[in-house]
Amino acid sequence: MPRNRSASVSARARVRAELTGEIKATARRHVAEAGAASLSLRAVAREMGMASSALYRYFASRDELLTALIVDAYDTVGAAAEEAAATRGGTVKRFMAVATAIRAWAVANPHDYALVYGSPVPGYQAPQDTVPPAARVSLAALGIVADGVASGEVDTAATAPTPRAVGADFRRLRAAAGLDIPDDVLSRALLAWTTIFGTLTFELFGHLHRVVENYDDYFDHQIRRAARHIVTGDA
Amino acid sequence: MPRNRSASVSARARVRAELTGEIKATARRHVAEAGAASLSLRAVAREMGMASSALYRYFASRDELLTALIVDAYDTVGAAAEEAAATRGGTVKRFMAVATAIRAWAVANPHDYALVYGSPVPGYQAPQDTVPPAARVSLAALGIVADGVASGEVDTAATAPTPRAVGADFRRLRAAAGLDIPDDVLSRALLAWTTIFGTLTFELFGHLHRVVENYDDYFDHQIRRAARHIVTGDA
DNA sequence: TGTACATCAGTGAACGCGCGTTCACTGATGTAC
DNA sequence: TGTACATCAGTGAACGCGCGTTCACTGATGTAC
Repeated sequence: MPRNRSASVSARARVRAELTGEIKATARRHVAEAGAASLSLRAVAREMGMASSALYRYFASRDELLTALIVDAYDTVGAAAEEAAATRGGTVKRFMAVATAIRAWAVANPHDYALVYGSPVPGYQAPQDTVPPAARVSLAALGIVADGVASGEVDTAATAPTPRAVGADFRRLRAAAGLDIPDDVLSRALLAWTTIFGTLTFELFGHLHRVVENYDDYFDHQIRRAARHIVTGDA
Repeated sequence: MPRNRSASVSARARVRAELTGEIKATARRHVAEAGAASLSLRAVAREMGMASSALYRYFASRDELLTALIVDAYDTVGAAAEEAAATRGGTVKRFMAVATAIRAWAVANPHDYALVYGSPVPGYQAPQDTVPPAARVSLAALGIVADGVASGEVDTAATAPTPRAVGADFRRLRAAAGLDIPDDVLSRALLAWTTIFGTLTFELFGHLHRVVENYDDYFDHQIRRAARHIVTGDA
């Protein structure tokens, strides 16, 4: 009875998936309250009304649970960025859509932001599983720039010579990403890209406290400048 | 015997200052190894061969010790930035000197960098004592830009209209810092400023792993572009 | 359809360890006269 | 200079609490025939 068999297998599997999700959700709340460094399996189990040892049926260790949270965070922001990148329009408009989507995610989930873009968790080594989810969000943004280059919208006349060592890094990046973006444009793209996270880090970690009040407008103004700069290059 | 009195007072005081420094140094090493969240008074005391209760003669609580570490970190990077700002030369040269000094400090003391520019320590509220030390490094950089404006080197013809809300924030910042920098220049200065920390955060927290290899040249190239942009403005 | 067996989820006790903070105390150093 | 007293640094035990992980186990669910 293959129908029966698969039905019952998936019944068990469904319960398993649900509980796995519930564990992650609880752990995520705990990280939000106490930080990743003090995520505790016992506290998660306690809140769920289970024995702490039961969690080991779902995650082999505390670090594995942490990895799952990190992968989820990267995937969430990556999906949001990819969706925003599908916006129709010019390079600046699309880049701003991605930047805005990233910020919306970060502001709504500041602890997920801190988890993946804040200080590394001491003693935790991110496994290779986190690399592809982490790359999604960057690739969405760089893809927009590559489109702008292909359409001719982006000015590709280099204005600053690229140092040899930087050029080597850029070549490797182009190859890894499979994107055709000339050195000087890539430099500008990375500048704008970095500014998104620099600005968000300053906002969310309190470094603009008592300096900026209207974060929405500040972010938009600053990133738009950087995005325009990708397209036009220097004077 | 005022001479005697002050001599003996300062003998005790000297020992006290020395031990205070030793406690901070030990704590700093622990933060480097295990992260700020798990800084433990007991572990510090253990390493120093003291009873853990003895530390309470020097710091009223774990958080007060953490604050001392944060203030020290800000003061160290602030002093380095101020010294670099004293470099003679044009705006770009001086700005790069400050940026390079900040990076040198960060690379040499990555855990201090994470402590002050990474994720906030959960449950820890930075007291007001940290504000002036934190401001030093920013003021050093903005002072250079103000000098460039005063000397006429920096192009002050605004190219992008500043949104009303952003203008209000900029006015407040000008007043607080006591610096005369027009809106559009301030926007560019903050962009460059933010890029320094965005780039450092990416470097130190591993987000450029397998992308950039020569971090020195990458940092210089990217920040130099942003610094030049402060001076020239947009096309 | 019914039964024997295998798999799986969850338990609770245990191991060995950590923490911040308080408190009454001892002994040394510094102060006032 | 000498002595009585006050201040200060440091101790060690205690309070009440936390943690990750392992292990032998029970009982329920799923599988093969």
